[in-house]
Amino acid sequence: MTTTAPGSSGVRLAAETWESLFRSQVAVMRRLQAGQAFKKLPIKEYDVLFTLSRCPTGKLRLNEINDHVLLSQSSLSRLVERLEKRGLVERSTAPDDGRGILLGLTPAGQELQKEIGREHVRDIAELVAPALTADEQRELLRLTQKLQAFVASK
Amino acid sequence: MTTTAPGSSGVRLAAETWESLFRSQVAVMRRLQAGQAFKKLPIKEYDVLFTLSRCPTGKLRLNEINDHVLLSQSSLSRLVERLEKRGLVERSTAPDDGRGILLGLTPAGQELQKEIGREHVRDIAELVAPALTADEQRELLRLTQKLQAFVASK
DNA sequence: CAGTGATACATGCAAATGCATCTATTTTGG
DNA sequence: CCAAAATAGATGCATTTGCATGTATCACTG
Repeated sequence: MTTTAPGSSGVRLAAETWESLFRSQVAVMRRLQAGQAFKKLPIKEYDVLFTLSRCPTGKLRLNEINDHVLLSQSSLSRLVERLEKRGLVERSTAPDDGRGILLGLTPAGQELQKEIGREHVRDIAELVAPALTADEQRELLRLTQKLQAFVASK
Repeated sequence: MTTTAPGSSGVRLAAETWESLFRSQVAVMRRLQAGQAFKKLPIKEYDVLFTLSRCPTGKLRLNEINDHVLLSQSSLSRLVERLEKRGLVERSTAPDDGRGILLGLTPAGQELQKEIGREHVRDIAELVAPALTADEQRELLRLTQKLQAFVASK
């Protein structure tokens, strides 16, 4: 068994852990956002293109995307509206649910996603790879996946 | 030495690690934001009160706070304006730098921070503590601190 | 299968945010 | 010591965001 410091019952550790996870995310995100890549498209909009590009079928429901992103439903609706106006995504009605909207990348959207993605991945690698060993990165990956899985299942 | 998978030279691992860190942060933040505690004060505004409460001197410069938070300088300036209007913080001119502003909590601000903080810490513990063992939390804490330190030093 | 509630997304509107710029102060270099 | 550049923070203004609500479709229940 793992003992905790007397009187804190693990609450303090959890709080410190979250605080550190959050601040590290802020620090990294700040740098990434400043990258040249996001002069072309805000990072939140890029994230939607990226999410679509990762999806096997190439199309996702708006509410599925919403789970991935820290935006209200209405903000995502408008963000997608902007992407559509720029010709980067296409809405289509979901075949099995008349209420739903399926979102997919246009060829221009795919192109822009790849273009920004290349730069973005370089920036990430420059920031993360020298900070942690490969083993540490794998462990961080595992722990954050585990945390995410627990939160999603709750 | 730790070898990387052929052809990916660590770039892929770094990207996956960041992606997972980011998504886990989104998932946890989404839950925390929805907590009862943040009906009283938006989480971003609470974060400023919290940051001030942690500071030994009790006062911080606006630009120091800005480093901690994912907001532009002007947005922070206005956020602080709102906190001031609600009587939660006080601006004072920095003694050693006529351009600077020192920000401190008022008694009401301290009170509200503690009140929200208690609830918030409970929510964090409910979300994080059951997801990871204490050892895993300590390791996640260590890795995110290391990442943050590297980014800050760059 | 009608009626009630839930879900998916859109929209009006007020508030928050960021960019560009402004003022004031400090720092630097000659 | 002075002029030029840098830094801290505030502010005008356009864009983005979220809350509340609206509309349409789906699911459940008796």
